[in-house]
Amino acid sequence: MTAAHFSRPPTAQEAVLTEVRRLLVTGDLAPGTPVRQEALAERLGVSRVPVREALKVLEGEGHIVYTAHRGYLVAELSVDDLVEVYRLRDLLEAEAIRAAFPHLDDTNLTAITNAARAVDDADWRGDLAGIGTANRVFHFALFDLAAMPRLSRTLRQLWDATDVYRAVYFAEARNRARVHDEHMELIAALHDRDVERAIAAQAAHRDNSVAAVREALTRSTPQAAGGFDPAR
Amino acid sequence: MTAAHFSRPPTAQEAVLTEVRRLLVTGDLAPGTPVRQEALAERLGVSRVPVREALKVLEGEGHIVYTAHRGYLVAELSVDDLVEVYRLRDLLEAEAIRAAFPHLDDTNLTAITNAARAVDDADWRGDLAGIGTANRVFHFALFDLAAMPRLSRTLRQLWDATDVYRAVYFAEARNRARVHDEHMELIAALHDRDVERAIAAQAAHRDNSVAAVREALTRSTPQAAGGFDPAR
DNA sequence: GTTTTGAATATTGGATCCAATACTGTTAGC
DNA sequence: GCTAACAGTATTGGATCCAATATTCAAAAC
Repeated sequence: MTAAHFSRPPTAQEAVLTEVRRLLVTGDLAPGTPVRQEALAERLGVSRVPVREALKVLEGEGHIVYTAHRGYLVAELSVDDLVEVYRLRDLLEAEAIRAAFPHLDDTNLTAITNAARAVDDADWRGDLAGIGTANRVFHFALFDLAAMPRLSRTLRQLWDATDVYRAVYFAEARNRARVHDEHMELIAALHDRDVERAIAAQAAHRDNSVAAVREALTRSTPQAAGGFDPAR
Repeated sequence: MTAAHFSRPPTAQEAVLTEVRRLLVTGDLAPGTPVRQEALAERLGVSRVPVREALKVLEGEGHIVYTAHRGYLVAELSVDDLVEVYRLRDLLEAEAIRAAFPHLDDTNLTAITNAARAVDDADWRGDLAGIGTANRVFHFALFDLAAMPRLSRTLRQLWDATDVYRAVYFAEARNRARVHDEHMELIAALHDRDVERAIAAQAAHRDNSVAAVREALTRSTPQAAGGFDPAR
């Protein structure tokens, strides 16, 4: 029996990658702010080399933008971007759900239901970050059933693009309650094996959140939160 | 007047990136073969650092796969992958064409027509690599009209995934003739401002090429072409 | 003959150092 | 007062070196 669960990242770049992703999601690295290699490296106790490689991955995924000799900036989302992201999610999530249905059985339906419960648990605990991750686990438990890796990957990228702004959505109790209800509706549709209803539920769920993100976006320029600021 | 057009890459990593992309498209770096950092660095006259950063970008884009301490392999396409790629192209290209139509005017229709002519020119010249790039310019001249950058980017990634195999398609004169006819049909649909016909033309065009790629894929395991082999 | 151990080799991962470029603030010129 | 040249600083880009890990292959144990 191996102790595979305790596996710390085998490379420093992976550790950096994980940490920077966290900083991006939590908003410690706010959109528009420069990402300083030295500051990140020092904070994580590594040299700049693994930092640079991790940043390249994030560049390839579109989370940060790069200019030669000027470095990296956290990608900013324009309203046009947001509209595009949600249009693409509309198309691709519908496809994912459609493709997932033939693979839907009692086992993975239970898993999905448990994932929804985990969202609620994080809510009870008042763990905002936990809600975000649990919410994603819930939705991708369904999407990944489609067994279409590229589709899953693309969807994850689209989700990532708005994650920075989604935090504000979960901050309001009213939104959290609505999310709970919408998750229940989606699960009910899955129980009834009703594809179109599931797709509609997902679409409604998505449309409700886009409004919140759009508002967060148009509201005055985002500022770096109080925490660590690798910009300086 | 500046000589901006002659701008060589401002960084070595970009030069490496360009070159590796070329190697991937031409098949010099065949699917499944390892990508050796040292060999690439030596060939391009740089150290391993910019090579590693370029490879990270390609990893982020899914062109090569990475395992810690074992390095990079050129991503292989399974038949399942291929089916997925074309299903996603089906969805996304239809969306791109739909979104492009409102922006379609005489100016960019002329540009698209010229791009189609460039494909034929490359054909007359017997320039197989030229056909591939001109073909892509033609199709993305239309897709990019949608003014949906993420959609364009995703489509490019999907095209990239099969580019390695598409070379064999253009190798046959019969296929090249068919491509010409299909391009003409697509342009005719654009001229008539007939969205559905354009989408159908694109779908037929795509379906014809997928069969060829599928065959190339199922045919015995791909081997590295005669050229440079960075695998050793 | 098969499996296992271990040393030698190949390859990748990371740290440090130096070079190249961009940015900032100051001063000189008008 | 405004602009332009310039020096100093900050930051990124790249090369070299060493460490860590994986692979290979031969020899020993069973």
